[in-house]
Amino acid sequence: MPTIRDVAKRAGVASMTVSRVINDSGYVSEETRAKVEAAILELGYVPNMLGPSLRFDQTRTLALVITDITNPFWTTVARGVEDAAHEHSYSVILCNTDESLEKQDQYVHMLLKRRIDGILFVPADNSAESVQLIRKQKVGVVVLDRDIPGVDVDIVRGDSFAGAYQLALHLIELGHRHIAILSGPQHISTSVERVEGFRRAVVEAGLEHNMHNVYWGSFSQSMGRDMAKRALKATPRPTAFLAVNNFIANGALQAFAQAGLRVPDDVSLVSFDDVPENINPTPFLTVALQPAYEMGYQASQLLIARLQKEGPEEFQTVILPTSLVIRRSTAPPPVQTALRVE
Amino acid sequence: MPTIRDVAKRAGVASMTVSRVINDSGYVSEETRAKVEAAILELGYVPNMLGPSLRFDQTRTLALVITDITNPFWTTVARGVEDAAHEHSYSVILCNTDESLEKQDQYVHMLLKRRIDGILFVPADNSAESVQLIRKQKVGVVVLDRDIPGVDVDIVRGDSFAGAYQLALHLIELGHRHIAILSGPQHISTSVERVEGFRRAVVEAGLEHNMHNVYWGSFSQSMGRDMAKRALKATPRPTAFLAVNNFIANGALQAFAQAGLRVPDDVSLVSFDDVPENINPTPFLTVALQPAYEMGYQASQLLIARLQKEGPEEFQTVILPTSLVIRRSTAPPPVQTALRVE
DNA sequence: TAGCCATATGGTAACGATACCATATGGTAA
DNA sequence: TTACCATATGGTATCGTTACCATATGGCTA
Repeated sequence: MPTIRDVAKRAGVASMTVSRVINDSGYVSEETRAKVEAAILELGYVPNMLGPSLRFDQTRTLALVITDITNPFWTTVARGVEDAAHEHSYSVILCNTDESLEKQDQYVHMLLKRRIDGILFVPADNSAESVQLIRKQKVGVVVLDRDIPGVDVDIVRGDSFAGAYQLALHLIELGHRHIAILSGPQHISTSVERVEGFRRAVVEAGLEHNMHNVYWGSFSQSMGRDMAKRALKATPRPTAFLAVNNFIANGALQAFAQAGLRVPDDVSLVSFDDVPENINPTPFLTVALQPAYEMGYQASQLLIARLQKEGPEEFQTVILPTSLVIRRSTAPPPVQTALRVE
Repeated sequence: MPTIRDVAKRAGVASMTVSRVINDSGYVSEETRAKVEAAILELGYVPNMLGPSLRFDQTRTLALVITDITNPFWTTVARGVEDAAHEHSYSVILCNTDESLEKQDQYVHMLLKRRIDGILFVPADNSAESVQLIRKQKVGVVVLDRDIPGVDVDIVRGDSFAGAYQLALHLIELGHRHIAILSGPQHISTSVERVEGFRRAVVEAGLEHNMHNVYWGSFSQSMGRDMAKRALKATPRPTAFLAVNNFIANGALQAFAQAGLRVPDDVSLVSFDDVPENINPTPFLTVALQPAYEMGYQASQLLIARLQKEGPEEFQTVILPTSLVIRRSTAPPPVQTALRVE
C-alpha cells in the first residue's frame, strides 16, 4: 500500500506538505496542492490512521457493550449510538455480553488493548470494578440504562421507577387488586427500581399484600414463562402481571396460553419497552415506553463531548422519561375473580 | 499509561522478555515470568495493540456494513457475525448505510483509513466499484445477502429465487389466481431474484397475467403501503400479495387495514424474513424464512478464514436455503372473488 | 575437548503520520 | 533600512510493540 512518502515522492514534495493537503492545515500553495492531489489519485492513496492513533493515543473509536443486540430495545439504542458517533467521525465496536461477567471482562480487556477512546457500557452487574478498571486506563465511560452505586460516572438511563409506578397504577385503576411483578436479577438496578416503583404504587393504594407477588429471575423468555407459571399458582391468583422487560412479557404470554388464559379477558399484562412500529405494526402490549433511540444518541453525544473536553466537568446523570402506552393487553379484572377476591 | 518498557524496567528485564511473557512465545524462565507478571499487575499494564497493528498492518478488526441494524433480519445477522468474530478474537465495527450510496462510500473510506482487516458488505447497489476499491487496499470482503454481477468475490446469501418460488407456489396451491408482488429496488439482486422466483411459479401455473402485478419500490414500510394501495386498485383485484421483505409486508398490512380488508379472509399475505420468537411469540405471517444468524456467522467465518489464508483459494458463493413457514396470514381466496374471476 | 544444541535474554530497526522546529522569501510598517 | 509578519516548505523525533539477530551459558555427544 502506498504511504504518505510515496505520495510525497511522486508529487516532488515532503511528507509534511502532503499531510497539510490531506488535513487542510497550514499553508499550501494552490499549485502544490494540485500536484499532491493528483499524486493521491494516481496512487490510490488512503491515509493510515494507525500512525497518528499510536502517536497521539486517539483512535476515534467507541465501544458499545450491551447484553444482546438481538433485543429490539438494544437494537434501537445501538442505532442511536451509531448515528451520533458517525456524526462526529467516531466508529463503534459492538460487543454482546449476554449478561455474563466473564464475557464482559473479556471484551473490556480487548477494548482496552485497542485503545478505544470511550465505552458505552451496560454493566452486567452493579459492582464498580469494571468501570474503575476502564477509568484507570484513561478511557471514557458512560453507563447506559443501569445504575452503579458508589461510582462517579456519567449515566444515561430511563426512569424505571416512574415507569413501573405508571404501569402498576394503570392496573390498579382498572380495578386489579392482585398484581404480580415478574422482575430480572436482583443485582441489576433496573430490576430493583422497577420493583420499587411497583411497591410505591401498591402501597399507596393500600395493596401491600402484593409485595408477596414479587418474582426475581432474569431477562429471558424462559424465565418469564417460569415466573408466570409460579405466579399463577398463588392464592388468590393475580389478575394482572407486570413484566419488567419484553422478553419476560413474551414468556408470560406463553405461560398464559398454556394455562388457557386469555389476555386481557382473564389476565392483564403490562411490560417495559416495545418493538418498533415498522416491525410490529399492530402492537398489543400496554407498556412503559423508554426512548431507546434517544438514550443511545444522547449517551453517545455525552461521551464524545466528554472526550473532547466540551461541556461541564461534573458527571451527569440523565434520566429519560418513560411514557405509558395503553393498548389491548389490559382490561378490568374478570368479574368472578373480582367477586372471589372482595 | 505504562508501556512495556515500564514493565520491563520494574521487572529488571528487557522489553522483549516482557513481550515473550505476554504472548507466551519463546523461552522465559519461570523465575523471570513471575517477576514480569508481578510487574504487570502492579502497574496495571495493558498492552497497546496499536504498536503491532501499525508494524504488521493487522488490526484484527472487521466491519459490518449493513443497511440498518434496526431491521430484525440484520440484527440477527449482526449477532451471528459478532459471535464468529469474537471466537477468533476479532472486533466488529458497525455501519448503517440506509441504502445510501453516499453514506456507504463515506463508511468504506473511513474503514480503509482504519486499516480494518475485512468487511462484511451489504452493497447499496449492484455495481462492482466499491468492492474493487476495497480489494485494491488489500482488505478482505465478503458480500452478504446480495449478488454483484461481474466481480469475483465471496458471497453468502439466502436463496431468494427459491424462497419467492415457494411462497408463490403456496399461494397458487391455495387457489389464488391473482397475485401481486411488492418488491424492492430494481438495482438490488434480492428484489430481482424474488421477482424471478415469483415469475417462475406463476408461469409454470399458467398464470402469466400476474406479471402485470409486479411493483418495484424500496424496502420500507411506507413504500410497502403505497405499493399495496396501488395494487389494490388493479382489475381484477389481487387476492394475494407477496411482500419481498418484512417492512414492505407491514406497510401492506396497513394498507389492507385502511381498505377494510381482513387477512387472511379477504386477502392473503406472504413475506420474507421473520421476527425472532422471543420478540414476537405469536407470529402471524406466512414467510420464507432465511437463516439470518447462520448467514452472519458463516460469512464472518469465511472472511476470517480468508484473512488467515485457510481454506480454499477460489472464491465461494454460499447460498443458504430458505424454508417456508405457513402461518395465519394465508388462506384460500374468498369465494365471491373466486367466482368473479373464473 | 571441540562442536552443537537447548535454554535464556537483550539490542534495535521498523511500521506511518504529524507536532514541532527550522528555514526561506517577499511584502509592509515603523 | 530594519524589523516583523504572512506565506510556503522541509527535516526529524516520536508513539509501542515485536521480528530478527546477537549473545551467553550449561550440558551433552562425537
